[in-house]
Amino acid sequence: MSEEKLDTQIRREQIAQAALELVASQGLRRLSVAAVARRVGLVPSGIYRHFHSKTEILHAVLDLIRQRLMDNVQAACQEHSDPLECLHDVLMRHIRFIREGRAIPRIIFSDDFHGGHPELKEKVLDIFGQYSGQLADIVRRGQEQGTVRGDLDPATVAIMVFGIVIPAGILWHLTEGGFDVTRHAARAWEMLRSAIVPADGKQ
Amino acid sequence: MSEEKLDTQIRREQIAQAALELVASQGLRRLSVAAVARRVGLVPSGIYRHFHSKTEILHAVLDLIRQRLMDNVQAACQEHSDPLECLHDVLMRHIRFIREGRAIPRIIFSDDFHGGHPELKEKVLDIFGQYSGQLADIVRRGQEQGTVRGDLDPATVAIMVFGIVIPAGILWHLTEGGFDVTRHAARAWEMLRSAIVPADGKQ
DNA sequence: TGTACATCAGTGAACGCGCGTTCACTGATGTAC
DNA sequence: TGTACATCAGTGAACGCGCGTTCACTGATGTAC
Repeated sequence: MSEEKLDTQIRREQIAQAALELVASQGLRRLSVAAVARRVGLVPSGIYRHFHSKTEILHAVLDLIRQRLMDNVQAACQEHSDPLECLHDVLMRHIRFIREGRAIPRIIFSDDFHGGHPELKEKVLDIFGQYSGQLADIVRRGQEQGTVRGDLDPATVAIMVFGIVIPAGILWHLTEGGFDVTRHAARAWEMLRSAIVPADGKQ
Repeated sequence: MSEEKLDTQIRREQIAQAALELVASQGLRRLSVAAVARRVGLVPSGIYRHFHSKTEILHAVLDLIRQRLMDNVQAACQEHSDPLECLHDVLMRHIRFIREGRAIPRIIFSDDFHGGHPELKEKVLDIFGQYSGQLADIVRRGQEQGTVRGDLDPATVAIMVFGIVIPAGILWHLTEGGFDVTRHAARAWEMLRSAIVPADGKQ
């Protein structure tokens, strides 16, 4: 009994994972139920044993992305107690994501989500808010410790970190890997860092 | 004779403009030939008197966007001789674009372009490069005049300006106008500005 | 241990819809004489 | 100035394709007795 249920559970994970990979490599536009099915060794209609609709699969994909982003932040902050270093590590981890596949930027900023079912758009906004909220918390911690200028708006700083990551992802994608995201991130981070540390702090 | 040709010319402009507006208000995903036709008062097949394919329309839309962006830069630099102020003005003009309709960020970063015909993707990259090239030129001018730190990479600074504009556009879109793009741009610009002016310059 | 039955993941054919595109035809506009 | 003809924007019906989704059926797996 539990075995069968487990089976469906496994399938759901397989399918969501396969969908994520497909989006990463080929974009949301080309994500078809048939393609996902092929990837997990099923026939298209077989998918519907485990998901009610394509939209439900997309929800699962967003859940995967959310999970990954949250894991990233957590791992970065466990490794670095200093808020600035933690922020930097989150940035670098995100850059690594981009280099692995462009799934995250592609999904979050694709019309297919925004234009489709409003619940998906809401979920994307939710993830965006959660992620930037975490970054803002890190900034706030830095402000408490005096390593970040107290007069800055933490949310703005958080969004500026996105401002490094997002264009980098787009350019990486447009140039098909030709754009050096890592170098850009390093340079941009140096600039952002110099803007947010206290003027008198020399670090 | 010239009248007829003019007629087609006019139609082409009408159609491209209509397509741009549709993308702005509803996203690329929902841009259909039928919708464009309806907007200019034609029947779908009528479109094909003036464009060979939907892809050709998309090319025309990209041309429109390129034109607008270039006009923006030119106008900003004509009004402000100081490079920093010029950069700031370009930023604000772009923000105004976002507020008018989200066409530009939506198109440039949508899968529909990236995933579709490779020539479109190339064109998007081209526009991106042209635009950021212009911004980098402004930065370089600032460096020559001493109002921008000479050790910074102009291209990185240019992309950081996109880093203000792009996430702002996305959030504006996700929140359906709820996100205060203007305020974000002002705050982010202040931070970016403090990062790129010489440490000894007090301005 | 073996047989009968229920459950449920997987299959394959088919449907319906949206949409880009084609094509023969119409009718208005402009030109040639 | 008027008539005949050519041009070409616009029309409407139809086609073909991709794709999400449905549904009756199969066959393997696990459980009850």
